[in-house]
Amino acid sequence: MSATHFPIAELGTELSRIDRPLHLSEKVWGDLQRRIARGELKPGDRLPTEKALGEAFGVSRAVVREAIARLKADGLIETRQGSGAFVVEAPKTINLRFWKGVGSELDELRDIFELRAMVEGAVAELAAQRRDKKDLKAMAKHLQEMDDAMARSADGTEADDNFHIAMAGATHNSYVSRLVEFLGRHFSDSRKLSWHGTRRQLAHPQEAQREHRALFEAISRGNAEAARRCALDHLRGTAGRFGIKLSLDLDRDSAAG
Amino acid sequence: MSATHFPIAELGTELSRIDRPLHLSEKVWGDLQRRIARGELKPGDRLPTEKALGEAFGVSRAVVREAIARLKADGLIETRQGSGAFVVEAPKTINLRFWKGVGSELDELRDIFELRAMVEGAVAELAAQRRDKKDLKAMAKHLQEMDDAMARSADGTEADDNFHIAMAGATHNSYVSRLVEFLGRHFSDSRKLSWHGTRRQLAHPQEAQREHRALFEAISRGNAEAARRCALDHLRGTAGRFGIKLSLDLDRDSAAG
DNA sequence: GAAAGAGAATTTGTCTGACAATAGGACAAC
DNA sequence: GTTGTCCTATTGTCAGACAAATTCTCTTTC
Repeated sequence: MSATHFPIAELGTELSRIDRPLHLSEKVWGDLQRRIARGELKPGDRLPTEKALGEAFGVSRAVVREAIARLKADGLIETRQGSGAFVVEAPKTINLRFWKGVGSELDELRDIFELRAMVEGAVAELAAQRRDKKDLKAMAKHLQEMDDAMARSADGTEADDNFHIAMAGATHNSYVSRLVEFLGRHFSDSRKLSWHGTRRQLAHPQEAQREHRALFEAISRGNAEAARRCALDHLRGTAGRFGIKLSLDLDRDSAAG
Repeated sequence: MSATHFPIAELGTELSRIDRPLHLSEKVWGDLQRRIARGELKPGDRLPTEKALGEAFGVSRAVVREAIARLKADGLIETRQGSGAFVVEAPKTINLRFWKGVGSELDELRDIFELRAMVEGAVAELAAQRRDKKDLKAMAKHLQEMDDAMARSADGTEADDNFHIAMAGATHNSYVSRLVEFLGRHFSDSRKLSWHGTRRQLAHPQEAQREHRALFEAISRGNAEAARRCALDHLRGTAGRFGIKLSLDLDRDSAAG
């Protein structure tokens, strides 16, 4: 129903997406999805029959079925032949979905950097307190891989990502690991997106590597506060190499002083 | 009216669910999905036409369309009227999926609490630095709702969740907001799960409310360090009320000292 | 020869009507 | 009270048709 209205003035820079009228099945899907989200349709409730929905929306049954297929794929409802369609009681999974390319690329990248800094600052602290030999070994391995890549002037982004994931693993909290992996992947994709698919090496890899080393050593020593500072420095540094200035102020000293 | 309570459980594991034959559209979906996963259909490739797919699989076009609708919902392909269906170049969405009920409930809840503490500690800091009048008003509103709920001995969990979401909104970073909302929802679900679906009030709501107040005031004053401490205290307190002891040590003083 | 435009062919989107397969309730038989 | 059968409602599948959008082709024009 209510589509998001774009300020005309901004259309100049946002020519990418024409506001095409949504297909019927998408409208129906959106309506039902909102009703479920708002609680008008509660878990366990049966949806109206496809025939009834079709008449209510003024569309054919095929359109309704397509919308319902999508709701099924989303895990919001399940259908039973001969019985009906039901809102699922308790979804077995819960998804966090980040849309890419919806806003300005730079704003998006800045926000994601900021979130990463917030999370990975705390991750570094916890990793410093909990790391064991295996964790340090894994981190060292990816550090070495980055060195190798640099020596060959090859692409070290994957090793970079893996280093961050290994650090998260040192928290021994699987949720933390999965979140960091998720954010890293999202960032990688955004990076590719903003460079139009061209595979690029890291900018100033030596600098990044120096930051990684400092972070690794702080975690090694078990110095949580230093690890946190190193992680924040690194994220800020990485952002800077992308031309992004983080207006983030999470340093203990400055915030406390 | 006496429902015949039959202890299904006693029949044990001998009764496994009959595996019904998959519906046609699910088979077609699975086949196409595998082909994409295996790289037989690469990003940018065009799928055969719906007619051709129907003939190849020996099913009607309606079935093919349903399978394709699901692939679209999965974000694997996109269709263009008059042109065809294409494997997406780079998925526009990326999902973080948390499985519920896989491990021990208590471990799971502890990990989720720990993650929330890490994230919301940083969120509180940033919120204290960036909040505007509107943000404070929103937070105050949910605080009031909790008061009202307490006065009526009603369930204040929703207002509680909303307070945390409002705090995240004060960071003015949409990614942060969505993450906090996601974690809160996951926690709410786990809470319901561990109580077997019974709707329960918060334990010791006065205590929680006192912590909320302190957190709110710290953010109000713009005291980032205090806000962080309050957020951590609150999360620790909430965890404690669930019988969970967080072995998390992210307090600045203790870590630095 | 190259660019532009009209028209045909192709492909997805939607509609309609029909039948098959399954589920659930009503009802009679035991 | 239980069991078996029938009837009905509902989803799953099929077939054919037209609408809407895109792509290709051929013609026209410069």
